[in-house]
Amino acid sequence: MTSEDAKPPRPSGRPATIDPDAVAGLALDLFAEHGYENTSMEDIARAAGIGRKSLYRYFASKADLVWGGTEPVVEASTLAFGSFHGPGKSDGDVLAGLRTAAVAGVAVIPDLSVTRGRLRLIAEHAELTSRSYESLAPQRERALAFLIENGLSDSAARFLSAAYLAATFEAWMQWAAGSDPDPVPYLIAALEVLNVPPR
Amino acid sequence: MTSEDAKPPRPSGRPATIDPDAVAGLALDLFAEHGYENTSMEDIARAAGIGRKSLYRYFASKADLVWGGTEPVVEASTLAFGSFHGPGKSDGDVLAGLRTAAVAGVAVIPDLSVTRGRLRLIAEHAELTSRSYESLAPQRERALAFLIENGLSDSAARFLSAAYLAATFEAWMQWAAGSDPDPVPYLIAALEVLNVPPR
DNA sequence: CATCTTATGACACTCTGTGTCATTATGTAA
DNA sequence: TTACATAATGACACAGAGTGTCATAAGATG
Repeated sequence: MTSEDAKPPRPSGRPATIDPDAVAGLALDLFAEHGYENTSMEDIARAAGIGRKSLYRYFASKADLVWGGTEPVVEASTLAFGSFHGPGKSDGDVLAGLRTAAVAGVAVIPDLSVTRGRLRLIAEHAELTSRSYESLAPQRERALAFLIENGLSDSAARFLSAAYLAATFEAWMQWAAGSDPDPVPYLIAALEVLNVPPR
Repeated sequence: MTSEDAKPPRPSGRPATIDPDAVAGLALDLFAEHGYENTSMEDIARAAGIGRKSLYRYFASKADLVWGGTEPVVEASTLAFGSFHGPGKSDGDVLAGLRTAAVAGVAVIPDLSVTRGRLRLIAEHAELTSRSYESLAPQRERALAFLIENGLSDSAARFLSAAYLAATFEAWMQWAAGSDPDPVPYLIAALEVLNVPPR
């Protein structure tokens, strides 16, 4: 039931000719060359040889062109929570679960240097940084469910999942700001500021 | 050197006739009555009897009409860090400092029910919720400085201040969603998910 | 009163994001 | 092959956010 490359629901109709990944990559190039706010959606559409409206069909907003590529990471991280389901877990396991989920996202990134560029762009623009709250919402909800399944109260689970997302996002930002190849140590260190409250 | 009510830099010139607080209050009423996105800046300006451009002079964005009122809270919270300056503090004191700062903001709120309405409006609109990152930025920076002053590494201080802001914001959101008069217990509980890493 | 300073608003503009609708291209059934 | 259904595309129009420019209004000061 997970999202695959297969497309069974395809009875007929005109096939798509636009490659979203290519368009997003092109947009990132334009952002890098002319700056984020100096590049309009019309500029991107023209460069991609498509209409502005078509561009909006694949990317709901300009920010989505930057944040969209992080979806698989969030998804992989979300799936990793599955390994920690079930009853009878101690406190240490909860933190380990969060750690596993945070690290799992790293594995599915094909090119870390692209991600670094993306995150640096995000760091430079408050408009994009703010989007983290929305873009990470699925992951926050998944973490919330995981914590509740492991015995935390609804209230404590919300506090902890909020802190968890903020800390891991900060870890990614710190990694992106530097030149270390591996983001994992940053994620591990970030989780040290978390505490699982007694139940 | 802190911001006061005094306005020494006032040589001459036409005095202002617009009361920002009144305009913001009016805007909140309109948002409550017709909905946030159904109320345009032009609507607000017309209702306030001023020009749209004048409205933008007092509020840089539509979101500022909602978030602007939280500035004194952030400021008071920021000032509270002052009591914890100086060397020779143990780990427990660091968390106590964060707790004091978080609670200090509550005291300066004249009408908690207004704040609750504001936060509920924020919770309902992702566009407004996202703004928390920007609106809380001064507080985050102040917390960061406090943590560094108290011996944390730059890296750990960034992780902890990020988690601190996220947890306290979540505390305010949870308080706003319910009907408890006092937000302090929520703030205290939220800080229990934090851990000061060893130095 | 003359003048300086600042607030205000009228106007025009760019850009984001959305809705509508005709057109195009493809797969499938007759 | 010929309809026909289905879906993609883009042309067009539109509301609204946010910005820049500039003329004007209204006090304060000399």
